[in-house]
Amino acid sequence: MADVAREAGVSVMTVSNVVNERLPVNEPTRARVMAAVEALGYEVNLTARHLRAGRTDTVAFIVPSFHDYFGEVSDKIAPLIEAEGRHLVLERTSGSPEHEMAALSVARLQLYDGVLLSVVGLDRDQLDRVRTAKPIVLLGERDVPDRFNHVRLANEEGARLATAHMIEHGSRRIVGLGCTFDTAHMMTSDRRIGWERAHRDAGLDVDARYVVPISTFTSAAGRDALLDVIASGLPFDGVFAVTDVVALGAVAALAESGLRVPTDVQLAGFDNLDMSSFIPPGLTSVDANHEGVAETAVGLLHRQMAGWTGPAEHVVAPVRLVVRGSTRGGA
Amino acid sequence: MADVAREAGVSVMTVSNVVNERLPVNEPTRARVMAAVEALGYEVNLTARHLRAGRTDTVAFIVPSFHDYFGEVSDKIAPLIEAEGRHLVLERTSGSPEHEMAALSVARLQLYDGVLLSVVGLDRDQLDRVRTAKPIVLLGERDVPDRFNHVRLANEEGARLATAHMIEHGSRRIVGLGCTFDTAHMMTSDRRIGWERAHRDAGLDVDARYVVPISTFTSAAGRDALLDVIASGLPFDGVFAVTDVVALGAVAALAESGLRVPTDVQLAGFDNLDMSSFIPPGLTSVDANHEGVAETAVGLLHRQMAGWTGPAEHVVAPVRLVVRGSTRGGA
DNA sequence: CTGTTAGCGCCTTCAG
DNA sequence: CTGAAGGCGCTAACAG
Repeated sequence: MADVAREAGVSVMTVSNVVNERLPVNEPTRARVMAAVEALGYEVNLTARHLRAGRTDTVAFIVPSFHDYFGEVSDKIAPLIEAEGRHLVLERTSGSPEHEMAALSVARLQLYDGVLLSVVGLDRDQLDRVRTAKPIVLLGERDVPDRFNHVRLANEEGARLATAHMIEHGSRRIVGLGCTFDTAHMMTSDRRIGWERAHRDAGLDVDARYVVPISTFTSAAGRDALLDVIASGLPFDGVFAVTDVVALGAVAALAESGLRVPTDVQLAGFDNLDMSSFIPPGLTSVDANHEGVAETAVGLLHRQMAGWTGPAEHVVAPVRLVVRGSTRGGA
Repeated sequence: MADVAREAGVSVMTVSNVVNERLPVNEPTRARVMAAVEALGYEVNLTARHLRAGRTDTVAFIVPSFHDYFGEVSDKIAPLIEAEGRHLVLERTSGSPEHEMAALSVARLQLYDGVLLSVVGLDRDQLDRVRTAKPIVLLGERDVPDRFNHVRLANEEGARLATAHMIEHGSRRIVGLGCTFDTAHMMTSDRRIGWERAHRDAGLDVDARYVVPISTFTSAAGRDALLDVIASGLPFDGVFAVTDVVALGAVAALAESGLRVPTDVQLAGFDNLDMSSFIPPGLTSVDANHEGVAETAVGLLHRQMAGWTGPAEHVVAPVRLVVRGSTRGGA
């Protein structure tokens, strides 16, 4: 900018005023400055501006991975952030507590005006150690301290809906694929509770053998786990998969084993990903309402960035069951 | 940092030296500084450091959307960047030329030590207007100026492989779903050429009616377009879909219409997404080798960031056909 | 080993 | 309308 000022024979402040159209500048001066800007290919240094301003006009969405669910949610969040004139950037934690903690360090938070964090690895105690006034909204199914804004899904209710729907349509032995009880993953625990409650509500026994653990939340792990169940001879006539990605693995396992969906086995998932309506015969799934979650979370973040200092909110986003051909109530 | 210095009764330089473990500091002094750091909860201001250092230790991967293909590639790129001690952030352009151009502005580039950009909207002339010494690697199927490092896929060859494979196994009328000839999307044009070449190589006519346009590269658009073909009565016994996401739409359309895969219609896609192996009966797909593309692109970027000034490279990443149950050569 | 000086590039404030 | 001064927070270079 100093170079431009010299080239145009004015002070840096005049250059700044021209470039940012802040204060009015005489036309001839303005023209000289613009000419110098063009000649030198000058553009503002954002790092310097950020330092000076104490703001970056940037919001970070910090996710475990860029895949599937988070990719879909990110695409909903981006326009909402941009509508307020800020940029959105994504960062990745691999779901590890260390990475998540690092992302919440004072140092990293300073790079952003606000942060949306999908918590997967951190527990309540670790989160309680985070001290910062930076606007933050936590997403995800972990338990979090009261002072953080938090948006989560109605996991238990969703799992209950899906399971009850299959029971209603005749299933009596429903595998809870990946619905393990696990303090590290409240998501699976909550969904398991919903699976259980649907059984109890219907007066059915809860048989722990039908809760099948999976090694990771991938289609491959879902497929392998269900193939093991089939090989074991445990009879079943329904599968509630903890996510749609896992359900896709179940689809593969059932097809390979010659089991028909929904005739022999009903199947339901959770997340209602874009792909789920296209997988024949259409995957019945709990809709996590990405759009609504994105709006709620961004709304809370904007409120904080605008200076709101009231108590944090803890929103449980409602879910609904989308019935498709993989269950017998479907089309 | 000044606060810490005052609290500890030392100069800011000493604080800096302690915090960054740069120069050795006497143990008692060090302890006093650390105590002050803890007491005040001090952490370095990265924006200031970046300004001072002229580096940000951050690389941006700028993508059209966070979905599907780009999400999968991003997850491959992240560890490679982190292995060199830098952070990766993702930004989104929606595929619009304006956003892509803005991302390449001098101002935005200054925020990063290097940039990987998936070009979708910009043409060669627009890219030629970008003047910067910042390390950049372009990804994607557009034509780009020679001076940029560029990694693209062997689109034509991949499409040819997939189409030839279906011809070899008996298909004679293969729909090129989304393989329109379109200057705005070199990807589809190149894949169409491959589709054509497979026909010619086999001595078959190229019938333009079998090139079916789609409105967007989504499953919904793929499904709708193929349903229209079916409704039109145009006979076909194979589908080459321009991407796996589109192929998934074709899967749905075929299933709804009672057409069996691969008995009545063979089907192949492009990208070999994670989901593709799980969609019954397994989607035959051209493997875009995400991992290899990620390694190549990041390798070129690292070379530039390390100061290499030799001529830019234009890499065409090889592809291979992964045969699964949706074609008759499959398992 | 520790402190002082200076400047990265910008913009708010105040003076002319 | 234009310019000069000062500081955002940090660290390289040099001095003590």
